[in-house]
Amino acid sequence: MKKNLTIETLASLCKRRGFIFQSSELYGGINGFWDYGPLGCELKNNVKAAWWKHVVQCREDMVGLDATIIMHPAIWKASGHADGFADPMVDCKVCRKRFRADQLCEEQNLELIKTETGVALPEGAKCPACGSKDLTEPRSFNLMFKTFVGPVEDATNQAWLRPETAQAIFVQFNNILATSRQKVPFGVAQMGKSFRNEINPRNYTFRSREFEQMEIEFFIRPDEAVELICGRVTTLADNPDLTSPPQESWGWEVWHRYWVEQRLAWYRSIGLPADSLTLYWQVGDELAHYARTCVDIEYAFPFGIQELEGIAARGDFDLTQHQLHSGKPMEVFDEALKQAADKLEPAEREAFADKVAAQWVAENKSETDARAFVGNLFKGKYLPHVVEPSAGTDRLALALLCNAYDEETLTDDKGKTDTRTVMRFHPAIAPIKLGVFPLVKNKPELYAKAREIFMQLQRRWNCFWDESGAIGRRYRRMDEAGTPWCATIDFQTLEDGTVTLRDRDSMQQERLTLEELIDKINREIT
RNA sequence: GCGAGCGUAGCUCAGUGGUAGAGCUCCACCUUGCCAAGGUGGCUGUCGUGGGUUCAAAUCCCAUCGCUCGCUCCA
Repeated sequence: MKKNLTIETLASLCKRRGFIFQSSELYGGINGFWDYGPLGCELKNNVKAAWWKHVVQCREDMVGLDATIIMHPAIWKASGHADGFADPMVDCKVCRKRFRADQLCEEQNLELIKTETGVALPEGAKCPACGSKDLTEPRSFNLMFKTFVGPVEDATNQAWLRPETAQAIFVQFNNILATSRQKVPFGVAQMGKSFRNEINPRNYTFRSREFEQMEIEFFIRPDEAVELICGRVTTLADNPDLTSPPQESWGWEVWHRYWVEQRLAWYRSIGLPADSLTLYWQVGDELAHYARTCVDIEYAFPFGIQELEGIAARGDFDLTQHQLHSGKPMEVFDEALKQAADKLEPAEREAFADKVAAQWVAENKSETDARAFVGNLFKGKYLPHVVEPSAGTDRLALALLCNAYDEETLTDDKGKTDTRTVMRFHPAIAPIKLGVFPLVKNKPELYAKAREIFMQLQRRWNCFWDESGAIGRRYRRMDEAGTPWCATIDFQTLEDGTVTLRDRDSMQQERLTLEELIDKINREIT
């Protein structure tokens, strides 16, 4: 196992074998955009299909959505992206370092000046690195791509390409609830392209300007509703079994941790070893103001340990924002909650309301809001809270490529050594499942039999036909493509129908009938 | 966007002012009874792009695009 892989080595193989090309390369390329070649698009499609199957099709409590990339611009006002996604930056003209204007002011106890066009630095602001006061004016970098809907390019027609897929799930929440026959707790999954005009795309495909996401919004009851229904709220302190089916008494903390475990289990199932993944719990300032907690699942890339997926508990922030901005109610009616509340005596209700109010006040929230919230709960109504597992598809594809890459030194009978490059993909995501070769190509019956078998197997999985060069060379070519098995048709095939199946990782061979081969591969790729 | 480095064949790279090269890959045919590099033949570049200096530019200068690193960012 050779694991001092550089990203350059990987990029070279990716181009040579057709996994990833630079976008628009013919015209000199375009920064931050990448294309997936013949092998790469198979890999990525397999990853997406595996994710969809795992989070939507194999679950009763998840449904899907495929929303548009361009949506009503008001959505990005409500979500905070239109304002919050633009970080004003200043550069120090002396030491050439760059800072976020808001952070710089905060550190120096200064107030950032709001102007008509943006922000300005107050008197006395200086460079945190060298102390110079020779700073540029703050310049805004809005990370959203701007476009225009319709023929006229004016402000009223301006729209944005979505910077994340998730907002559409909130925006369509009422429609999904009305049509999917789901009840809270349940989730909505979506995958698709997102766009961010990154200041500086880096690290191969890792930070791209056009990228693909696989996102889930999993809607849960507020803990107070759980308490009314179940009489208690299961927290992490109760040490719940997270591998069991979800329980009605789970509070948000448990749901959040459950999804972390679900996601880790899935990464393992497609071949990322547990020890290549780390969990990073965001703390303090790193947490967005609306997030209760957020865990990053990180992978050890050649250029450093970097995030694959963030799993945030976002409370009811997003639905609240959209309810506020759209003026449309986004609350759900929960029959079980209504029934539980109806059973309470007036004194019990009052005690519950007092308890919640006290909690909210302790968290610096308004008592009036708390009492309104509880009043709604007693009617069976609330805004669902949400756990958001949000993964980067291209980042995952890159991690899988890095993880698969291996170089092996082999020594032949004569003591000569050579290096075998092999992409050890999990069979479930391997771009090609099976190479099919005639042992030799100048024997017509053998060739015809091999073609017949290839045509038959190709209907089942993505297969690759190769008749050129020595058999060993053909095996090695498939190793670089990450094909887990190769079937070779030889003279014995003509007699008894068996083929040689060669295993990519062990290089071992076994003779199998076609039925045995089909069973084996079907077993391994699911 | 700012600073630094880099850009020659599909890949890895040599070539520092005078007719563009090597290895591997790839393709065709032969050979090949199971782990690459045996034979014969073949394709591939306006040296990232555009402009300038020069009798002459891959080579020197300017601009631009792309890549890498740092600032920054985080799906």
